[in-house]
Amino acid sequence: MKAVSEIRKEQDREARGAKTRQDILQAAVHVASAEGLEGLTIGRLADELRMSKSGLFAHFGSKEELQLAVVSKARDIFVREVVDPAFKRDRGLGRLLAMLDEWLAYVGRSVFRGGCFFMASAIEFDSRPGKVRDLIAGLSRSWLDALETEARYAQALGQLDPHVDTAQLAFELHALVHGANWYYNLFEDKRAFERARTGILDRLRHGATPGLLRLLGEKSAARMKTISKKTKRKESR
Amino acid sequence: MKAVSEIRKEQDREARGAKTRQDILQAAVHVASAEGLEGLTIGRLADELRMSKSGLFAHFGSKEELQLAVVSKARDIFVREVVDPAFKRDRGLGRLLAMLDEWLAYVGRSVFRGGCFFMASAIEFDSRPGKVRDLIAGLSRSWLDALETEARYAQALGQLDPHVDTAQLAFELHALVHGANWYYNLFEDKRAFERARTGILDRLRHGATPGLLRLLGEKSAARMKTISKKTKRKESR
DNA sequence: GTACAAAACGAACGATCGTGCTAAGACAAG
DNA sequence: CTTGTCTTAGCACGATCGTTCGTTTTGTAC
Repeated sequence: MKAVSEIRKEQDREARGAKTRQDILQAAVHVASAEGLEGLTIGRLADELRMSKSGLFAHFGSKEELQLAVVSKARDIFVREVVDPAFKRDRGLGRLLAMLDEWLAYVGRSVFRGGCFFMASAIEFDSRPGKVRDLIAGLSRSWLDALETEARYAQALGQLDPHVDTAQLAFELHALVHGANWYYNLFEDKRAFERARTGILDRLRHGATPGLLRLLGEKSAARMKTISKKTKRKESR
Repeated sequence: MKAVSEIRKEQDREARGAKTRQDILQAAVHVASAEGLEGLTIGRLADELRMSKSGLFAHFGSKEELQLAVVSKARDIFVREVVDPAFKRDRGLGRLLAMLDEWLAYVGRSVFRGGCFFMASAIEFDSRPGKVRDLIAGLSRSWLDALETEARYAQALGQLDPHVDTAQLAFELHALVHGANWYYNLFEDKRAFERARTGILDRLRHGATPGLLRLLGEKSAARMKTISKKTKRKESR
C-alpha cells in the first residue's frame, strides 16, 4: 500500500510523462501513416521532436509497443473524427449514412497523410503475424460490425427491407469507401468520393422501404449538392 | 555501330545474366509482396538466393531500379495469371466477368504472399512520389481502364444498358475486388470472394439488357457452384 | 537544505542498410 | 594464348536501425 502523498506524486509524474507520450504519438501517427508502421523509425521520430532516441524509447520499451500505441492513438483520432460525429445521429439508416459520409470526409480532408490509417496498416500487416496485426484486425472487425449493426437497426426500424443481407451490405459499403481511399490517394482525384457516394446510395436505395425511400432521397439530395455540383459538368464531357 | 559478332556476343551475355536476373526477381517479387517494396532488402534477398550482396546489386545499380524491376515482374505475373486467361473470352460482358473472376481467383490462390501485389504497393507508395509510384499508378490506371473499356464493349454489343455510367461501374467493380482482397487477407476468410462476386453480379445484372440477362444468369449459376457450395451451409449458422 | 523518483539524455552496442571500389572467374573473339 | 567483356564475389564505407546502460536533469516530499 502506498501513502496518499505518494500516489499524488506518482499521478503528477505520470501526467507529466503522459504529455510527452501524447506528443510523441501525435507525431508518430502521422509519420506512420505516410511511411508505414514499419517505416516509422525511432531515430527519425526523435529528431523530428528534438528528443534523444533513448529518451523517446524509454516511453515504450520496444518498437512493437510503440507501434501498438500508435495504432491505439490512430483509433482515438478515428473515433473523434468519424465515429463521434456520426453517432450524434439517431440509430438506423441516418447514422449508417452518416458513418459512411464522415468516413469519406475524413479520407478527403487527409486527416492522415497517407490516406485512411487503418486501410494502409491493415494491408501492411495482414501477412505479418503478431500483436500489431491482431489489434488492427480487431479494430477493423469492430468497425465493419458497427456498419452491419446499424443496418440491422435500420431493418428493425422499418427503414430497410428485412430481406437484405446486412453482412453483404456492410461488406459492399466498406468496399466502396476502401475503393475511394485507393482511388483518391493514388490518382489524387476527388471524383473518388462522388463515385463512392453514388455507389453507397444505390446500395441503400436498393433495399429501402417505400416509405423511407423518400426520406433517403431528400437526405441524399441535400448532401450531394455540396460535392457534385462542380464536377457533374466535368463528367459529361 | 557494332559488328555482328559483337552483338551476338552481347546477346549471349545478356541471356546468361538475364537468367540470374529473372531468378532474383522471382524471389524478390514474393518477398516484396509480404514485406512491402521498401521492406524488401538487398542483403536479405542475397542470402535467400545464396548470392553476394554486391553481385546481386550489380544487376540493378540502385534499390529504386530493383523496385521498378520488381513491379514490372509483378505485372508480368498478373498478366499471365489474370489478363491472359480472361482475354481468351470474347469481348464484352463475358470477358469483363472473366477479368473479375480471374482476379478474385488469383487473390484467393495467393499468387503473391501478401495478397494482390498492386493493391499493397499502391497503398504503400501512394504518398511517396517517384518513379515507382508513377509506374504503379500507371499500371493501376490501365487495369481500371481495361475494365471500363470492356463495359463499353458490352454496351456496344447490346449486353449492357447504354445508360450505365461505365466509369462508375468500373470503379465499383474494382472496389469490390479491393474489398475482397482486404477482407480475405486480414480475416483469412474465404467468404470474401462470395461477397465480392455477389456484389459484382448485382452490379452487372442491374444494367443488363433483358435478352442477355438470361445468359448472365446461366453463367453465374455455373460459376457459383464451385465456390459457394461448401460455404453456403457455414453461413446459415 | 537532503532524499528520492521519474524523465530525459549521451554514448555505445552489434546488426543491417544501400552503395561504392577492386579483383577473380567465365567465356567468346582474335 | 592473349585480350576484352560480362558476371559474380569480397571487402569496406558511412549511415542508420533497435536496444542497452549509466548518468544527468527535473521536480516534489520531507
